[in-house]
Amino acid sequence: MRPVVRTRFAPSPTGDPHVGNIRTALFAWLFARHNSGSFILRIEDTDVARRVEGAVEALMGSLRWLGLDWDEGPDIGGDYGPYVQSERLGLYEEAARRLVEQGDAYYCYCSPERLEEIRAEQLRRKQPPGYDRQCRELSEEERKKKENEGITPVVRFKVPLEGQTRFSDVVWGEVKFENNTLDDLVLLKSDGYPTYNLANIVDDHKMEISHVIRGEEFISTTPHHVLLYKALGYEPPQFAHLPRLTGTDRSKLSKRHGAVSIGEFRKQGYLPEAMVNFLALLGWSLDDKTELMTRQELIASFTLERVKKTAASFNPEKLDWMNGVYIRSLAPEDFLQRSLQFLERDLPSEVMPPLSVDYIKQIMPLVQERVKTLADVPELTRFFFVDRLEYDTELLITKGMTVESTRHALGVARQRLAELPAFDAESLEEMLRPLAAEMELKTGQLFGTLRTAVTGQTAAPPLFQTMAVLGRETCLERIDRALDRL
RNA sequence: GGCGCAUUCGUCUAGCGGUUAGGACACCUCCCUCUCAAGGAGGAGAUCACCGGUUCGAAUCCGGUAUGCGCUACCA
Repeated sequence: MRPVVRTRFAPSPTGDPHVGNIRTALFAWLFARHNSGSFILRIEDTDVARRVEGAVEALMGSLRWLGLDWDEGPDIGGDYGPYVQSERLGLYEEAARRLVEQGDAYYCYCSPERLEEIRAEQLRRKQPPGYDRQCRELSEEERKKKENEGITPVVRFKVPLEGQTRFSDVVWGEVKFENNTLDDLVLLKSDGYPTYNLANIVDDHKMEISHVIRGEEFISTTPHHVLLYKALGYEPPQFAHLPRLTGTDRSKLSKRHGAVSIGEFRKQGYLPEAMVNFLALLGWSLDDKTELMTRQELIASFTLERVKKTAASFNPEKLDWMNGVYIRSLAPEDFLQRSLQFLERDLPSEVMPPLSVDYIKQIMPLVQERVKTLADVPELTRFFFVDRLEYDTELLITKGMTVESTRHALGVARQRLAELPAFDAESLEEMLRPLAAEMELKTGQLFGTLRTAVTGQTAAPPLFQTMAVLGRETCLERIDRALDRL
């Protein structure tokens, strides 16, 4: 029987979740789902100073938006709760105390100032920075003395001075570290909170996490973790470190690369299913050609073995393309529903909500295949809603035309449009095409002029459909205004 | 400074001893066409960072060099 797979996403609530973290969550989720295991959400709020109000909600909101559901977590509980570290402080204290009693950890009374000094000195002398282990072998008297001075100590891990620590990483293979390069890490801070290094071990053990899937930046602290598991008598989980995310310039993904938090992508009109698909391909691939995959396909094919070590770089252009693919594949009603909030948000304030859904329903099919993001929708459909069009009059005069010929063409067209029995796309086309021929104009010339008059733009959805949706009254009125301009 | 990792078309990538080095985005051309898209068909674009070695045979294995990046907190 296959061992039970339990993965976790353990973010610290420090703000709007970064795509890199969400990518990690996605991989952990995919792995759990692929193996019919459990996906656990745990909040690592042990850094009191960096805690941000509302961050947990933002986190859960983002995960929900992407459809990454969790089986156990702070909001729904589970058999291994609580799922918030600040509610588990006793557990860490107990572990720290045990380690001290066993001789695997010790109290350290060094001030942050002293630590800063020795670090600066080490750096100056081009030596590896790290704690100098001054408190490692303190006698009972010395300890008492420090206690009496009123210093609250931290608990440090007593790392073995020699030997090697090795572990097997699903992505990185066999990893080996010399113990003498390892620092005596702080386990319990002076405020009584554990550091990540202690808390994640205690919790991953107690929550029976089978696979620790996290970012590459943790690989250098993993030997400490392995040592801690051993010292505490725990069986270490499987480790899988994910390649880091970079911009296309190979540097750390940051603001200057564009959106970095998942909330921003949402605001910019990216679809959750496109984000999931795109994020899944950051450091993982199925084969040499498959790129478009549904959530189910991703779950079915995701394995850690196909995660690569090379940093994955975030290519926004490709995301745009993929998002466009997903938008085009949406059912028309779905596209409309999703676009609504963007229309309400971005349409000029003079366009008063509530918007007429009936009207929008006619417009949406005209732009669905023309947008890359939902945020493009208001932009492309603006002319359907506003009263007054603003454009450069020159645009009315198409190639090979003059002011006179344009006036004439618009004038005749206006009259025919006014008389047209039915104002639908088909009738419009049947009337306008011959009209162009009749006036000895190329279709592009006549239609171009009409397009500008009616939309204020040279690039717009197909003319006849656009006019049909706008309606006869609006079209005639806009043509009149165009004539006024000439 | 130490430790670790990486280096394949402009970009993202597949590749895990024998391939005409495959795909995608972007780009270009043509088709479709009332504009813009979308779609279709093509095209250009990679001496696989460099230098050695192993091998009948290396993008693939080994060593070195260079470059880039990550970690090196009482942050996670």
